[in-house]
Amino acid sequence: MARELLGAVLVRRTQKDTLRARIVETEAYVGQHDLACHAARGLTERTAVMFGPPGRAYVYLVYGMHDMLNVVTAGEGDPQAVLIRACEPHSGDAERAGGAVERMDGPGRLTKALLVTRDLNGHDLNRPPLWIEAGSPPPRVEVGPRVGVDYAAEWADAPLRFFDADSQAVSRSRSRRLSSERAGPKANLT
DNA sequence: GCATCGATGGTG
DNA sequence: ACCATCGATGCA
Repeated sequence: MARELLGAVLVRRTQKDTLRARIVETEAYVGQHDLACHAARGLTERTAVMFGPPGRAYVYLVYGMHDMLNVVTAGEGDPQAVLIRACEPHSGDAERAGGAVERMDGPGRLTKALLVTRDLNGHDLNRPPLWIEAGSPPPRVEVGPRVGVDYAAEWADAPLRFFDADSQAVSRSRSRRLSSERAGPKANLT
């Protein structure tokens, strides 16, 4: 599902207008046995939505300041979810806004731009004010370890992060890695 | 470009 | 006492 969601379009309707964002980066959290998944510690008030039916939004707060948006993906009692980490603002929105559209290249920036907060936790993503429409899949998808889950023991390195290899909006931890790769060897020891 | 740090609040 | 983060800062 994390892979499938790449290229799909997240739509957010507010009082003022309707914003569209193409999903370019996701992470899978694959259930109770996944030590990076919040549900690894069982059913709690926070994680309850993940244990419910698929197609709902799981929205929670990290670091005291950022709301994270996830899509619940598995069946009831099987707590799996996909974190939406980055989007590209729809080109039409940029035109209507006169060019100035907030960046969505990170899970926190994305929710801020789309005005997604915890009051949408549990929301059914098949209807307004927040839903997902089909799009076109990226031609090249890259896979890697998830961000910020070093504590998750053998799950820390699992290749569960998916991103559009050609998107400029993929979140920051990747550009750091790519740029250091591009830089090549630090010195030529002759 | 890269490393480091502080803000800030819910969770268990 | 942790954190599925971000922006600012300092240095190269």
